[in-house]
Amino acid sequence: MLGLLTFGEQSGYDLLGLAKQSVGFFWTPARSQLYALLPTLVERGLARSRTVRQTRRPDKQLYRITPAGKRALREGLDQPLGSAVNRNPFALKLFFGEHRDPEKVRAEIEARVHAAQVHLRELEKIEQDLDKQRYLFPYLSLLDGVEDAKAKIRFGKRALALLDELGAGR
Amino acid sequence: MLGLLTFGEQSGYDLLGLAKQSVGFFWTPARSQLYALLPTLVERGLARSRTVRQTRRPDKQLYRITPAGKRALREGLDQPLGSAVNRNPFALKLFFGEHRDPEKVRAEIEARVHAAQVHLRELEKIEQDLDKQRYLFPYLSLLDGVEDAKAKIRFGKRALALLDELGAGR
DNA sequence: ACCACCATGTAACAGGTTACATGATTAA
DNA sequence: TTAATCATGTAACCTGTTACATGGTGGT
Repeated sequence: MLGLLTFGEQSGYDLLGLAKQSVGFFWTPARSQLYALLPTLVERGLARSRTVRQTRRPDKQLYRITPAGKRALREGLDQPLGSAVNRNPFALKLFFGEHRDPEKVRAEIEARVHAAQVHLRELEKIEQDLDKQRYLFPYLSLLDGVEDAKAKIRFGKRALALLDELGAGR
Repeated sequence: MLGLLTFGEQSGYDLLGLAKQSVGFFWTPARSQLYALLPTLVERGLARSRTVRQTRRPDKQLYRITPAGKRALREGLDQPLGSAVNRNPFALKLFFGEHRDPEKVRAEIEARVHAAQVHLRELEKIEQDLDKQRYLFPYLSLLDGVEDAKAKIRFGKRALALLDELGAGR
């Protein structure tokens, strides 16, 4: 959120929209979570807020990052990632595929391939219109998504082929 | 956990070990979480437990899956995955790389490539010794990990090259 | 008429982590 | 003697989701 606030003064609602169309592919806060977070940022001196009275719309709070907020952002980004397990519900379900109707397993893999293909096209569309000089790091995070989607497609095709091969003689 | 219990009667401790060397790459429960879960499985009729008294070791509880447990497992596996956002803390940090020392970003990418290479070798080693007929689905989930690791390596190399190219003229 | 957008919150619950608590056995 | 293994639990806390709660504006 501090990172998104560096794009300028915004309301909680604005931040949700911005999150959706930027970091939304790899992280999105729940509405309730965000509205709970913002006042604590102010309390901690990482952001300031001001109320904007509106007549045709509900009043809103606008938040702006402070110098302390920028320092906190940098410090947060400098924290090492740690080696938490990469949760993968798909792989988990696949692991226990033996206990399921083979057709359902197949369908699940096919659905994942399809979703990855759609996602890949979406990412490539964004890539075309992106200023890669100016938004180098967002561009890089997009490339990570591209490689990830390709991996899912590659895996899916291999898996379906193997199911035909090995699964046939059962 | 019900899935792991299909491998046979086990204690909580056994299950933790089994999880680590099987589904551990994409999911592991915390110890406290598991020990809290097991009695509820019994309460819900999905597992039965018996106490084994030991002299040189602490007494233990052994858990065995019931027919109702097997049904619940199948039903759980048949639940669709839903389209939750693929959380990716690495990509999130990368997105905001602008706010960091470029050297630290580079180092983080390099570390991820290295970790993926180590992981890939580990997976390929497991692959060699695996009976792919018997453990077809575990093998497939391993292949998913393989493609995923390769994607991380591919991305890392592209990203480092791009940082050299575009990052040089700043 | 209906839907999307603007706008902010509270409450209950689920899932997961970390720390606290204990203690014998066995291999290096 | 040091560390890993065997063995189970509780409590506090953090993160995140879902449901509840409200209501005007503007476009098709």
